[in-house]
Amino acid sequence: MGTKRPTITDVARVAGVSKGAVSFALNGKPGVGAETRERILAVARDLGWTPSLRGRALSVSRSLAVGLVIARTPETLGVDPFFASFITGIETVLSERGYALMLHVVSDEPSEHESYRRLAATGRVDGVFLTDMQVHDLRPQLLDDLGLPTVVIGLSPGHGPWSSVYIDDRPGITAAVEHLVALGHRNISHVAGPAEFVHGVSRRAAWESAVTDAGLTPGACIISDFSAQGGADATNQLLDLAEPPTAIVYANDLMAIAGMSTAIGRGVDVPGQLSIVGFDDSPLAAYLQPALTTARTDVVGWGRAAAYRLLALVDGEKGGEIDLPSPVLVVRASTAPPCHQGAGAPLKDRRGPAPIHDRKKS
Amino acid sequence: MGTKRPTITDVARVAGVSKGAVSFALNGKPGVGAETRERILAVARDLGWTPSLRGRALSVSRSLAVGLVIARTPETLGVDPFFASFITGIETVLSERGYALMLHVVSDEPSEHESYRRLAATGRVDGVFLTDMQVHDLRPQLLDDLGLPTVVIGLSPGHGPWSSVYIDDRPGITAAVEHLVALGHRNISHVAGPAEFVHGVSRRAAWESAVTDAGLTPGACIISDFSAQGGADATNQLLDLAEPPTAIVYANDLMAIAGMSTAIGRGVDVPGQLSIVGFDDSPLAAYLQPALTTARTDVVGWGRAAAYRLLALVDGEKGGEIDLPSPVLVVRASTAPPCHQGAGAPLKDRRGPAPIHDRKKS
DNA sequence: TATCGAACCTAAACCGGTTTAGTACATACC
DNA sequence: GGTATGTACTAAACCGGTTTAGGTTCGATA
Repeated sequence: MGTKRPTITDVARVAGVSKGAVSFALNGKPGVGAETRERILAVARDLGWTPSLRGRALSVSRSLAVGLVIARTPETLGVDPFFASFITGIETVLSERGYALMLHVVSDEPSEHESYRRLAATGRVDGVFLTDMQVHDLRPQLLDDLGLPTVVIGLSPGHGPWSSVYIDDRPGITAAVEHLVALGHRNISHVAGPAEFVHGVSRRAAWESAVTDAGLTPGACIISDFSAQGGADATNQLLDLAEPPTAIVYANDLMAIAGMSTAIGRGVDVPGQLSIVGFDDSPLAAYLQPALTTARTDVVGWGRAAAYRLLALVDGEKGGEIDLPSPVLVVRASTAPPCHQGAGAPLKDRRGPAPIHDRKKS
Repeated sequence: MGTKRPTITDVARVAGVSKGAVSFALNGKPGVGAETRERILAVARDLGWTPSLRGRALSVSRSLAVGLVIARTPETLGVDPFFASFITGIETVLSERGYALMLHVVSDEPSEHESYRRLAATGRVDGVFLTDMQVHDLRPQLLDDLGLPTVVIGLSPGHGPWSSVYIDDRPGITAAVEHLVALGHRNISHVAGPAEFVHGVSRRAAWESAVTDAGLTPGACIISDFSAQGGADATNQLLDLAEPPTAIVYANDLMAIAGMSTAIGRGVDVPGQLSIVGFDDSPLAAYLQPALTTARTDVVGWGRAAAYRLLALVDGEKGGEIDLPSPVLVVRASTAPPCHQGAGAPLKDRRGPAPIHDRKKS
């Protein structure tokens, strides 16, 4: 009821010791006898005392919280399976260390920078995750200037002095292209993410080199925006070409799903006339018609690794590298051998981990 | 580099006043002359001083943060457009009031309760939002006991003494049923959410009474789980019936999308043989083939209203009711008149707000 | 037996703000 | 001219922890 939460002073008074002794007992530090320690802890338990994070945060000069700022509209955020998994992974680590996650969702880039400034200036967080990296991203420098420990998500090592946790998404694309080539496809297009995002350009580059490595000429590539609308538009453009591709690799599932629907809406048979590959393995992918072949990444593990890394950074350690599994191709029903026109004989897959052949459960 | 952030003491020293004066000046309180106030603020600006939230939080006995605990797996979370919009709405309000959002994603119910206990015991947040309400939900009572101000999301007023922000989802379902009836459907099924969730049962009840109100007998209803797998399974069950429905109303878009794909995969023409309606208006809905007819809710506004309400509660005000728009039906291509078998002549829509007839942009 | 060191514990400073009590001075009123 | 009323400001207490400096007590050692 009206009774306030007990404080360390209450515990000290009841246990007949000083505040300091209670603090020592609680944190398992030396300076208090075993018997006294027991007594203190018993009193704390009786009183239902848990140390106030506010008091603790002030005295240790830490917030015991880390931040994640997401600059996205609700539309792009709501259908992207990345953040849900990523945050879940982060949480598993944070919660066992008593840390919490401050989430900021902002609409545009200026407010994102402002958001970081505020987090730093007010000391609300001890560190931040940086996602959706751009090619010439100003944020790592900003956070450096602000003195906020930062873990960059998805920037390949060597791209700067920043601490980063990286999953190379290229093997996913490469496996997709090799799978398509093995099926006999010779005209493979790509619908890319925006050129300003690193995962936009890296996936595009992976597609291009995988196609080239297979001895083929890269088909058309449309630079889009990771959105459903963008995927639909790009697909229309590709199908309007004089020589439309027999397969399209999309940079994410959302564009792939919209693209597949667009193709079907135009009367194109998928996968008969057009094979489609996505990226992300959205929870929806397996339940579409046809079920979507796509590349799956261990995003939960990624989040976990990023959290370990950030907490290490906050504690002043360097934090070792963490090995994360490469994306793996999940083959479903949206890919098949091309039907007519210039399709070569199916080749066998030549390298890389074996793709998963997924059947819907039960 | 090594220079620490300035504190209020630094500002006071440089400005030649006391700490108290700086605090008064900053917070616009009386007790300091206009000229002195200017001088203090100028010094603060020069030094780049922003009050530390840690210090402030301790002295005002507030965290200046609120919490949102989500008990979901990454799979169900990643494709549900609700939380992205909801959090976006919350943020718009919080950020302008200097509050922040602590997000906890947990896996199961026990850890959710534990999560609330920790938030309360450590004083990390000043209040929480409660989502995914269950019919006999123990959490409001728990939070009451913990003394944590709470705003319940989606509990109709009168269902308890709790402060709640409510959008009645029933008009969305009602409009869907009326739309289908007007098209000539007579056998309308429902795929419901779990019976333990209030938005599962309320949508089901809305479907049942809307069908009854139209003078029809409710078709089969399958209680499912809001997941893609669940939607697919339920759809198979409905289509296996001796008299399969000519239209299915799903309790959310995810199940509707999976259900639509399942139907198409079985060779059922949508919307020729089967009309499909979802709920949520996922960003994907407009880009599917056929585009999904679904009910749209102003979730961003909902989040905004919930945040206003919670902050009012934290400040000790009661917080008035906030009017939120009802869900509105967005008619797209997945609904059409039934083709043969016992379909009545199309009726005209009789009441309710006119549904939106949505064309894909550009 | 005097001295040293370790073990145990307390008092007090400290983190960075807010807020209350109190002081100094000017103005207003009778 | 003395008292009442403000205004502008300072000093100090306070929020609830952590941490350092210091003080006892005790056993071990010289």
